[in-house]
Amino acid sequence: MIHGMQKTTRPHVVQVALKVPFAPYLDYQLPDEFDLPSVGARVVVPLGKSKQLVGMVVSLASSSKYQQLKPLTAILDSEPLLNEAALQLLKQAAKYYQINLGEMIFTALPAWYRKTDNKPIPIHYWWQVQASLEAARTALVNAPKQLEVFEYLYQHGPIQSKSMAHINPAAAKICRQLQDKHLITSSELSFLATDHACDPGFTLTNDQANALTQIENHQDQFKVHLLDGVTGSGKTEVYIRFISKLLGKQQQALVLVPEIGLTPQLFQEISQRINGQMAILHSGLSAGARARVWHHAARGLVDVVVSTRSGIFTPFKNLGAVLVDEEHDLSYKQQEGTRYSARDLAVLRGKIEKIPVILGSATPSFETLNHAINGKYHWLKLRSRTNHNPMPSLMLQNTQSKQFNKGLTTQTLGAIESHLAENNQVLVFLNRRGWSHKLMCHECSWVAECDDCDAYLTFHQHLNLLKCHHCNRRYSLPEFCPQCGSQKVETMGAGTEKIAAGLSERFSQHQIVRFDRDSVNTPAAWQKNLDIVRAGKPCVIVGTQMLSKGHDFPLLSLVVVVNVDNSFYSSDFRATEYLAQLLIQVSGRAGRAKTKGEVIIQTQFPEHEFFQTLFKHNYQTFAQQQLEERDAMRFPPYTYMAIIRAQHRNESVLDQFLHNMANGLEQHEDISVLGPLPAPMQKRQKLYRMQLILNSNDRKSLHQMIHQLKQRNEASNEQNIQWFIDIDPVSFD
DNA sequence: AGCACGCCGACT
DNA sequence: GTCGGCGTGCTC
Repeated sequence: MIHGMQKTTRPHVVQVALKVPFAPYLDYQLPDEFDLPSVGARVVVPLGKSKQLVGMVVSLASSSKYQQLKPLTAILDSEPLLNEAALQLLKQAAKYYQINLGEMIFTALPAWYRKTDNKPIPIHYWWQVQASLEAARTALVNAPKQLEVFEYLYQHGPIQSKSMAHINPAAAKICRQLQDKHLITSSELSFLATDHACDPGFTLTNDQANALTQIENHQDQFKVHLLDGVTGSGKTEVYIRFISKLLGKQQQALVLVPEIGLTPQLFQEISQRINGQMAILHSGLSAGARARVWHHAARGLVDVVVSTRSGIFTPFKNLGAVLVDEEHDLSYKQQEGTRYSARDLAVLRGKIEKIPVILGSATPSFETLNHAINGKYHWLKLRSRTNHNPMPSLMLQNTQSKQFNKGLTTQTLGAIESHLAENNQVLVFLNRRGWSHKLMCHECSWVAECDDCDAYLTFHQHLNLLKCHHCNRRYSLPEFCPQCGSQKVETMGAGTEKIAAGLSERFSQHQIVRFDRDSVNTPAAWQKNLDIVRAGKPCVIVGTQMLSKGHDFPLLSLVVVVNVDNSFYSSDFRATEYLAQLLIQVSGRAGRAKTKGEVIIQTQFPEHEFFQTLFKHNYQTFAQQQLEERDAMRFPPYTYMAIIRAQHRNESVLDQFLHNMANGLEQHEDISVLGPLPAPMQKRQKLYRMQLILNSNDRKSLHQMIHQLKQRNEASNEQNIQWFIDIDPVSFD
């Protein structure tokens, strides 16, 4: 009887989200002999003629508008993999970014969970020292190789043995030997347990103490705090103390960082100061490792997760706060496939879980700053530096009519020389790799361009060829100008390769360390370069964007920034915001040495209002002034933006497609439709690229309009043109 | 997105 | 005569 009752009352339609773009979920029939699956559990379902897919139960229903439902094949999880809050976040994110729920879920889910064979999640080991340096030195007098590995671990651990391959190829074996001697221990996977946290007994500055109190006054409720602190003001210390408080209440913390390279750093810093289980999570980890972090976080077995953007979706048993470090960083926005902003989702998550969210930055994004100004976010300012070092001094080096040597002015070279002479390190920062930016004929001004893209070719000296940085196509070097036959074809502008070569010539007695995608393409290469710099000898570091954030070089006293001028020609209304953030961040790198830091910016426009406002005053003044302009021009953050981007090999077909799309939109007083416009780089990899920009005073109306547009165009998918919607775009290329 | 079905050109 | 090109349309 009871059995019969269950049959009639229990829902027998299971709504399953799958990684398919055409529906948020599909309905399946629950066979009588199956247990009722939990919402948030994975199942296997048939699709089409022969496919069996892993899907996620998003809801249960008693009926379906489809008559002939296929039955579930299997239920994979008896316990839900996603709890209510995690699923809620994904549902709302899918809605906001106009992506099917299934696609949202499956971009969030570690790939390991898409497999059906439930093999145990593989285990990796992380090593950390257990004994003191002195003890190890005594124990290892006759084992120099082991001591070397120990010392490395002492400085850089916890770390996986494969990341020490550059120290010793047999590092894994040596680690096991050290473990046998009880000098080091291993912990599972990307986890680390500490029970001997040290308290360096820092006295908080008034700003820090105040910020901490304010944050602590808002525990267990949704509240966004902007921790607005200049470099060296001790944001991390505030994070750590707050996290400790959370752990004391058995709550967990999620810490987001912009890049993989920064995860070990913050991970280590926090791990030295708290007692608890920590985990690291980023795309460099194996699928199994990521799954294990999820598994443990969901069960409350880990206290702190330090993660890059995809970690925002990690399910937690008892999450107490989300912290977003360097919140202005563009890496938080996923730029391909499923486009979302992890920073914005952190705020959404805080709202869903009713917990505080802390956004930290020395240069807050204008979006965040605006919320702080209008009181929506709680604005906590850290204005004094904990080390009391003075701010670096700044010099704008006019590049017009100055003598150059491979990209640097004689004055700049002189400054580098004197900093090296004082045993300090120098950073030359520029966002251009390769030897030169373009190859040009001095007779007829022909410039080498890519056949497939609207872009100049970059000369790479060590390869002796021209490369397109947008499609990676390579070209051999022409011996004479293809247009006029002249042999006066020369390289123009400087890239990291040329600057580094020039510096090597000039400062041959010092090491020149180059960080760019060409010279640092593996984690080992990264580590090797970092080790050279950390060794502390005076040297010149030449690097691109990848150096602008995070890594602390304590001996750096001079930062030279080359080639910032194209930001002034950019069509992106946020170009100066990004430049200001970059300059402040990079300058901050110079302030940690004992010698007073110095920053040199090489520019053609030293008198530009941009520099005057930013450096005669400060970032906040600059931002407030720019915000007024944004408001007057009706741009974000005062309006809401979405872009429809499309590409096709035929320019007129593309134009027509977007025209039709634009014409299909109803007039709306709050929404302006701009375009179709060619994208800043009109052609890329043989495809023409155009866009439609929607700008609105009202987020709801914009959302509705896009929803309409999506439905209408999905039905009549014309001539297989690739297109997608980017909500809250942060870049126009 | 995949993947099958389908109707036209050059090949052992 | 078949192999295979990728245009069209469907997946609960």
